[in-house]
Amino acid sequence: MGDLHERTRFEPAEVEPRILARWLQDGFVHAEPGATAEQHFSIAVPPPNVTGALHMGHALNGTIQDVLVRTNRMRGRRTKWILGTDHAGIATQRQVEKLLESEGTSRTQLGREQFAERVWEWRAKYGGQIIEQFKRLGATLDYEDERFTLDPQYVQAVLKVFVDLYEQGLIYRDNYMVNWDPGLRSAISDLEVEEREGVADTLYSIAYPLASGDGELVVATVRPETMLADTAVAVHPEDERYAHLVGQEVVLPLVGRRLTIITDDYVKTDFGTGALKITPGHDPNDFEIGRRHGLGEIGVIGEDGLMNAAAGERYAGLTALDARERVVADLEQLGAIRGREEYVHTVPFSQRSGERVEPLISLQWFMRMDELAAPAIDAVRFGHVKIHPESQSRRYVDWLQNIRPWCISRQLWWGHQIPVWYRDEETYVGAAAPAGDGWEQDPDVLDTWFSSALWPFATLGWPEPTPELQAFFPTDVLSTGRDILFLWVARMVMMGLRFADDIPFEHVYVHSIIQAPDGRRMSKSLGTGIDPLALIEGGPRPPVFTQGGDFPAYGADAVRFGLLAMSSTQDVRFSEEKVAQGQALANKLYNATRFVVLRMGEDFAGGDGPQPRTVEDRWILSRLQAIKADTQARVDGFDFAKGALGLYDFIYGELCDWYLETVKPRLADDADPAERAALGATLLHVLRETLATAHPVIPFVTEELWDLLPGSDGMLATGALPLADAALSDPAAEAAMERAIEAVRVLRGWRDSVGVRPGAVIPALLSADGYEATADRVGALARFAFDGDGDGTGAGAAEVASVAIPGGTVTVLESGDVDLGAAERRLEQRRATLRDEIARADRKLCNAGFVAKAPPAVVQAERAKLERLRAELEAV
RNA sequence: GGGCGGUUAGCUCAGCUGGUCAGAGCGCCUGCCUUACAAGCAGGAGGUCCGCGGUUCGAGCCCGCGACCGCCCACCA
Repeated sequence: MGDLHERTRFEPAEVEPRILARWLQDGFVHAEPGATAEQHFSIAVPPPNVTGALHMGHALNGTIQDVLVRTNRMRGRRTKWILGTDHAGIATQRQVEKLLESEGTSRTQLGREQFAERVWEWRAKYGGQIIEQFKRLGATLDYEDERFTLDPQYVQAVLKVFVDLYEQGLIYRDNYMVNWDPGLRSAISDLEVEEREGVADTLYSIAYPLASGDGELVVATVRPETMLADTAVAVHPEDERYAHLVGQEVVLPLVGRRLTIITDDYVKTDFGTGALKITPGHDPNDFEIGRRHGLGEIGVIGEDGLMNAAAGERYAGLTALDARERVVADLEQLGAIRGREEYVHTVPFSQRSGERVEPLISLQWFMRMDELAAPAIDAVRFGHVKIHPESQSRRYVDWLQNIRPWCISRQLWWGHQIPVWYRDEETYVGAAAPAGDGWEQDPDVLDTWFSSALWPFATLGWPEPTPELQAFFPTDVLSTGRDILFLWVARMVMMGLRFADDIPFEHVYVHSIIQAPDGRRMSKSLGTGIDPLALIEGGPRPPVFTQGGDFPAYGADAVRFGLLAMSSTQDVRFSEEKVAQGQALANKLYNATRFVVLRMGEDFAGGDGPQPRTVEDRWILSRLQAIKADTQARVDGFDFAKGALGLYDFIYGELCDWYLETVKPRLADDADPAERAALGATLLHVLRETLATAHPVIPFVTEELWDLLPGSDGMLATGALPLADAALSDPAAEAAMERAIEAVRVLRGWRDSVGVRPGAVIPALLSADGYEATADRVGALARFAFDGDGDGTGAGAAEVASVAIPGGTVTVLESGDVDLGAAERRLEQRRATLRDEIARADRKLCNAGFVAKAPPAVVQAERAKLERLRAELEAV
């Protein structure tokens, strides 16, 4: 660090890669199992998709987890942050399909095996990107032990769970109504369906003639094409309008099929005509009704989204939408359309492909969830798993209480192929293929979330009782965004309790979603995404920013600090200012350290701890205890924004603005060497502990500066987290310094308001209590000479103004630097505000209700305030 | 249709169990190259705490109604 003199700014681009290399080389990111459970701390990272690149959510979540991990590592615990990626069935398959398309080939041309090979190749080539990006953030994941949800051992865990659940009767195959994604040509789960509101459709009223020829029944529908699959018409059992028709039949127009008129409570009498066409094959509600009444189930829309043969020659092969037009036209011909109206409603879309979900009946694998949900509800109810913030646990419980079977099969090729084999009428379920010829494995794969649900224990070697599993499971914290509370978190709890015999984690922290600066969702396709790497290393600002140009290379510390500072328990907008604040903090810390190191020079050898000599020494040591305790409490309480901002306030406001400024004269070259050494010892102590306390939040700059301080051996990352020492708390010193600081502020404000030349030292007299130990500091910082002899113009000059400070007044003496007129105007302003405040306090105390009913302490405080104000008014 | 959260300085946000709580950062204005940091330092201006009622001696803070924004859940065709 020979260039400490020249380098006036902290350069993250130069420092961070160097520090990162040291961390990784040391290998502390990997922890071995220890003897007792309490020694361990573990977090399983939400496995990013192998296709993924680091986005803002990863960056925030990565920072949060790293703060927790670093904090606990520095507490001496064996800390493992489980690393790995998710095969992400659909997302990955589509990426590779796109690649194949560009090569002029396709998945089906290659065939299943070759396709899988191509995906593995792809993964080897691109799958590591996000992990490198996590490193750049400073995230101390266990890079030496990386997992993948398709590792052979992981696959075995998945298959075992499937087979066990099958044998326990919780997994079954059924022909059931599913959410069909025509774009993906696969079933998806309820959680992958997004109900889009405000979709404009037309509600058609269609007349179904009675088979008796004696009139007609009019039904309403937004999907006329599905009438081709109608198998009944339903009315409410108590609807008197139709009571006489129940049991009779109508003739389905265009088709000619006879449909019985049935009754079901589901039908609303006040909607439409009160008569509901029943299409069990293409509507989830009708499906339920159909099953209740034993109705036929006809499918007219195929898995390709096109009308099939059952729809009849005239419609087969059309898209559902085209079929709708033709059906309506044909009905019009028949004169069966009784009305149409604009109708705005909600419509299900696939979150995966963005296409409209087509409900249809399909043979799929399902998992019964109620039996798994009950213990998972209890785990949260009884506090074994604690969800932060609390409001999220209500969502969790509500969802689990209303849970429905989970469709776990996907018509994809990339994933865990379902371990079920068929031969004629035989079915075999097992982790390995059955003996004998002619068996054919089920072609489907499992929903990606099925394997993700095993993440916290399958990554540790389960079902084998490995030392890692013993040591690091259950994990301590699971940090995630709100969007996957059901998809992932709830399922991990269910699977952990069922298979690993324990909760998978003790705390769930649900962090903010960071929105774009304009409040929209961050998304690449909307152009609202902000790349964390662009913030760290500099890169173009996306169009959401009003300001153009590139981001400066803020550095990882700044991004970490900024993300924590803007985080909250609710959604927040991205704030570049907070990142800049983090950069400023890193720079400030660098310069403070640089200043001390350079000023102390050769004499900066340190010592065996602080050697407080003065009130400001005792004050900063006392404040240091407070910030240590506060920061750790914030981290443990998942209040990261307050933790980060608290560090900022301490370092900026207390350490730099006041302590270092106050102590400057004591660092002079001609100061008493012993005193100077004592100050050095105190400074070193304060700096070391400040760096250590801030390290989990801003690890790079603190690690770098740690190395700059004398006597630091070893890395800060593996050092000890300093604890608050009650013996160094000093309320008296804090009170004295608070008073001094306030006095300096008042005096500086006074100077400015009366236009005193900045450099001038103002002769004055101090008559106030509580400045015994701080008077000369106040004088130096505010540039007042309390001996009445400012610039040597001589004591005993006339009094020209008085300034109220806490505990008394400062009487300003005449000198060439004070403009008497300005001083008088200032004084008059002050008197006016004092009179206002006195009047207000007076009014309050004259209020009989206040004096009688407010707590005595409050009344007393108000009286004291009034007295203080009166005294000040008199004094000035 | 139900539920949850939000609305505080120009911007982004803090404000615990009602009583110096009207705050911070950024921006803005003024003045300073004061022997670390000009990406700095010092000082300053700026708010009917969404609206209307209510409870209370006293309300951003509690209650009711309303407005607007966001999110989650939901089987009215």
